[in-house]
Order: sequence, then C-alpha cells, then structure tokens
Amino acid sequence: MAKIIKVQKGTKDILPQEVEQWHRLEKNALEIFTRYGYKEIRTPIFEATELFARGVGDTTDIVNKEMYTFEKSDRSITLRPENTAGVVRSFIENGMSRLSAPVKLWYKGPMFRYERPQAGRQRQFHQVGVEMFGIKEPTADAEAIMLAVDYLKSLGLNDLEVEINSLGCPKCREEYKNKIKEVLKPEFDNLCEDCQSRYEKNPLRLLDCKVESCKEIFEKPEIKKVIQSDFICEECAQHYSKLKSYLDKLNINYTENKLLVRGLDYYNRTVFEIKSNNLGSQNAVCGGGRYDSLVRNLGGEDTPAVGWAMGMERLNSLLPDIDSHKLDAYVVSNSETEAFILTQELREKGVKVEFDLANKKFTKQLEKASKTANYALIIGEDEIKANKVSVKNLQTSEQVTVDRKDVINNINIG
RNA sequence: GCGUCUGUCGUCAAGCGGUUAAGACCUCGGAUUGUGGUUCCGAUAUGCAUGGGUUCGAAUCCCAUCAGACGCCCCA
Repeated sequence: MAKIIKVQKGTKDILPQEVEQWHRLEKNALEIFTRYGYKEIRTPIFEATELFARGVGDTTDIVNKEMYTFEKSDRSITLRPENTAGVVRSFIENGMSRLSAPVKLWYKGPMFRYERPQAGRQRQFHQVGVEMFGIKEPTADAEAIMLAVDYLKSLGLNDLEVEINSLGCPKCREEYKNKIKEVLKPEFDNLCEDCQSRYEKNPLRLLDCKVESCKEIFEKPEIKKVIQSDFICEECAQHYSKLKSYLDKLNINYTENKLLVRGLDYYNRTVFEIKSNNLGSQNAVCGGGRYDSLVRNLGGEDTPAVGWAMGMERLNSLLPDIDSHKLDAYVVSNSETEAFILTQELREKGVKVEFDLANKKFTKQLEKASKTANYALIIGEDEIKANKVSVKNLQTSEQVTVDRKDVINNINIG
C-alpha cells in the first residue's frame, strides 16, 4: 500500500458530524451581527507581509515568529494570522472613510499561526470578528462588548466572564512604561528570562508573570506602588469610566483586570477579553479592544475603531454536540427502479430521502432504514401493483398503507 | 523554541518479558424473526508508530526518529 498522507500538524478536518455546529455559529453570527447593523466582508486569505508587520506590530510574537510567509516573484506574502489588518486595509483601499460613520463590518474565516498546537490552539483556526470604524465615543466600545455578549448568549453561553481594562493612550501609556522600566531597572538581573525580554519588548506584560521570584519582586512596596498607580490621563480615564457606566446600565457583568494587556500592538484605551473556565489553559473565547491609530498607521485617514474576534474552535468546544440530522425517510424495495422513482418524487417535494443504491436484500434495507431514517417507505410487489406505499414509523413501528400521492402527508419532514 | 506525558484493528481498549495479541462498538456476510431495529453464527491486526539495541525469548525493557496530547512563551 502507498504511504498515507496525514493532515498537517495543527490542522484539522471538520467532519460531517461536526459541520452542523459550525453552521449554527455562522447562522447566529449573521443574524445577531446584522441586527446591530454590521455587514459581512470577506478579505483574502493572504496579504502583503508588510501589512501585518505594520498592522499587527513587529514587536509581537505573531509577527515575529508565527507567520506563514513565502516569497512569490519578488513579493513577500503572508497567510493572515488575524483579520483586523486585512479589514483595515480594505477599509482604506475602498475609501470607506467616506461612508457615514459608523462603518460596521464583520467577518469569519480561517487564520494561520505557526505555533505549537495545544488545547484550543491550532495552526489553522477560525475566527468570527467585528470591526467598527469612525466612532471615538465609549458608546462604541460598549456596543461592541454588548454585541459579543449577545452573540454568546444566542449560542446558550451565559456564564462567561468579561474582563476589561484601559491601556490609556500612546502618550500616557508611554509614561507608564517608562516608570515601570525605571523602577525595575535595579532588579533587572533578578528577573526571569522571559521577563528580561519583555522588559524591552512590552513592559506591560511583565506584570502577570507566573514565576515566583518575579512575583516577589513585584510585591516590593516601591514597585507595587508604581505598578498599581492609575497612570491613564484625564481624558482616557473619562472614556473608561463612561464605558463602565454604560456596561453597568446594560447589565453586563464584568470585572476589571489591570493585568489585561492584549498582545497586539495596535490597541489603545479599551481592551477586553471574554473567558471560560472550561477551556483548559487557552481560556479566552473573545478578545478585542479599541485601536484608534491603526487606520492612520496603515496609510488611511485618522479613524477611531473598535473590534474583537472570537475563536470558533474554542466556541465549538463549549457548545453541546448537535445530532446530525437523520433522513426523513428511506425507501425499501426489491425493485430499485421503483425505489429510485419514488425517491425522486419525494426529493422534489423537499423530503430528505434515500434508497438502497446497492439493491441489497430486503431485510438489510430495512435495517439501514432503521438506523438512518425516521420512516421506512416500503414498496413491495403488492404496493407497486396497487400504486400504494406502506409507511412505517420507525420509532413507533406503526405502519399504514396509503396511496402513493399521499405519502408526503403521512410523514413528518424534519 | 522549551518542558511533561502518550503511541496495540476504522473507533474504544485488555495486555506490564514466554498468550494462538482478550473484549466491545462500527463495518461486511449469513441464519432466524410472517417486514427491520431483538437473537444467533461468521469475517476482519503474521502484528502492537518506525528503526535500532538488550534478552534464549519483547507489544511489554533501553536508545533514536516520527506522530499526538497537554503545559510554558504568546494568543482566539
């Protein structure tokens, strides 16, 4: 036998028995997002590498070590690791800033990140997400979070935790970063390896290190004081407190998490995540926030924006399995021609129905029917002569013989 | 990139140095049931991820490789 070729590491087939669940995720997304005024956009799977370098940020791991990049005739191309950069690119390229604000776009599709797979993490995975352009007011942040919660509710997920934080604006955040670096400088050599690299790359990330020795350092009074100081400027603070008041009024439960720092460079002010305790260590189903400078950084006009993305595989793992649909009926007959004809008549009327293409023995056909369908439609010689069909309910074993044209009235179509 | 654990039929598995490598489900064939889903028979791994070793003897021990799971980093 020839060698079997297997799926690539970190990728998965979505098999027929799971596809029903995916349909549900997609159907609810369309329905709920549309209700909030969002329109779907589909951008290409690959983009110029530079888009992600400039968009997502070249200090991030996503860009530094997780991109699928390849060269084609002097162009550097990358499989999208996330979709915000692509949507922003399209927003700019198609002149959407001329549309009346807000411009609300949603997407779904595969993303690619070259990482070690583990629970809730694959190399090809799927996200649904939304992006809203043109509104700087915190109402937009609140509505985006509301939408996320609403969507999750529509899927029956009510008990998830919403965490929020404000990163401030580039200006006040920079000051905060510098203060942290300053106060930690004497301790630099005592920090763990990861923290030492974070010290330069993203000082905000230092704070939730799990290494004991680092934790102890952060507990020192003079350091703790700096870490816990409210660094954000007056304007940012106002924005944040308004957001919280909207969330309160809308009855969205949330907790504030000062350590919540999203890893993508483009965020400012509001960041949030929605987490579940049933996901293993990759416990965020949703992550997002405000990114007011991204559009400008990618060459567009200054345009405020908020957005979020959800991991569809993670969502799916929280949802109960759906039974894949049974057939409405299975035609049983020793005459494959008659079976074929009856099957087609019913299919034209919208019935999900099959017959035995292999023309096996009568009892095997019935066995197949009982396993795959709700009704068996039996046409033996007697029935054919009389132009009738015996309809057997396979749950109750009740059987009636009816005129051929009345079959459809004697079965429930699911 | 690092760490921990795992790898026996399509699936779930028993086996823990000497077995003809259990069993269950699925699938297929047959018997029987006045038309099935009950029951009964039968088929389905010369091989235990791959390659080396240790041993009289290995699925069982050791090493390497590969694959998978989980965790770190990071992220949805």
